[in-house]
Amino acid sequence: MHKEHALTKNQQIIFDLIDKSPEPMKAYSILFNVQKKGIKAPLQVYRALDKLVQIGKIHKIESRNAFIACHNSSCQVAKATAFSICEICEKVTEISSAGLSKYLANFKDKDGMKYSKYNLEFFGLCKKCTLK
Amino acid sequence: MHKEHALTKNQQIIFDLIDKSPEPMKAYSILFNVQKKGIKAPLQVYRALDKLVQIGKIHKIESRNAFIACHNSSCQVAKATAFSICEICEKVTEISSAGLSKYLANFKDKDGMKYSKYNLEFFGLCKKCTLK
DNA sequence: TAACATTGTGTAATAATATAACATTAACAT
DNA sequence: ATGTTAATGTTATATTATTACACAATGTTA
Ligand SMILES: [Zn+2]
Ligand SMILES: [Zn+2]
Ligand SMILES: [Zn+2]
Ligand SMILES: [Zn+2]
Repeated sequence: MHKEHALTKNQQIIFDLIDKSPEPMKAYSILFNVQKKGIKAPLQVYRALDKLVQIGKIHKIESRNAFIACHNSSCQVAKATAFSICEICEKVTEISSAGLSKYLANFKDKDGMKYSKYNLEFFGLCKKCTLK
Repeated sequence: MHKEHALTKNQQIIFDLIDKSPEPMKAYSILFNVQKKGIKAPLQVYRALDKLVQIGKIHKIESRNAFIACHNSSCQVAKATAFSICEICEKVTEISSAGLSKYLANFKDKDGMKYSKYNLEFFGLCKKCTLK
């Protein structure tokens, strides 16, 4: 049997933490939360994060230096991500839109270049904050 | 007469440096380069950068923590940016495509939310690196 | 199995990126 | 001139991320 991506102990601990979190987590907040499980150093966290990003289990929200679990199985193949970020409450939601991903995957720049990999961050107000 | 956005001395020094640079510049590299002009502390650089980003004269490449001058006058109004980034040589190009900006500005998520502000980073190989 | 290569781990030190706090000054509008 | 806002200068500190090195676990191939 071919295990797709069996996570190591550290990777699993850190993935579980991020996956349970309702909001993106920062590396040092992750570190603080897993110290009781024996992960003591920043590098141990960053190594697990790198791997998890690489295999598509989590994404990095670049503008926030934070990490969120992927809930969109298609991302695990294409490294093409899109998020909406609320500028007031910082709520982050992964956007899963076939139309959008199709448009961006097929987008050609001036030189005719296509890009299968991209990261898109939309900023605005979430529903809750719009009503306030 | 109403000056739109007259830059202050520090802002001008830092903008000129970034504008002349063929590649995105990082904050501490900027700091190093302007020390001879009397800008001695990180905060002086970050304050100018914040302002320049805010008024649309430069953009931050979030995935690289670097800053690039805007060469697309329309960005100065809408905080809506798109870049292509070469994964080998790190060349960054601002994409100016009416079609793309229209598509993204009109994009609605599941909840019908629109986002006038966004940042898009495409990753791939530039022309040069494709040929190698 | 044995040998090798690849990947992950643990630990310490350090680099790179960014902000807080405070006092002061310049620019601008009543 | 007075009050207000924005910018500055300076010091210290917080936050984010990597380098370097020794070692262990895992997987592949002979
Ligand atoms: Zn995803
Ligand atoms: Zn919100
Ligand atoms: Zn621009
Ligand atoms: Zn290139």
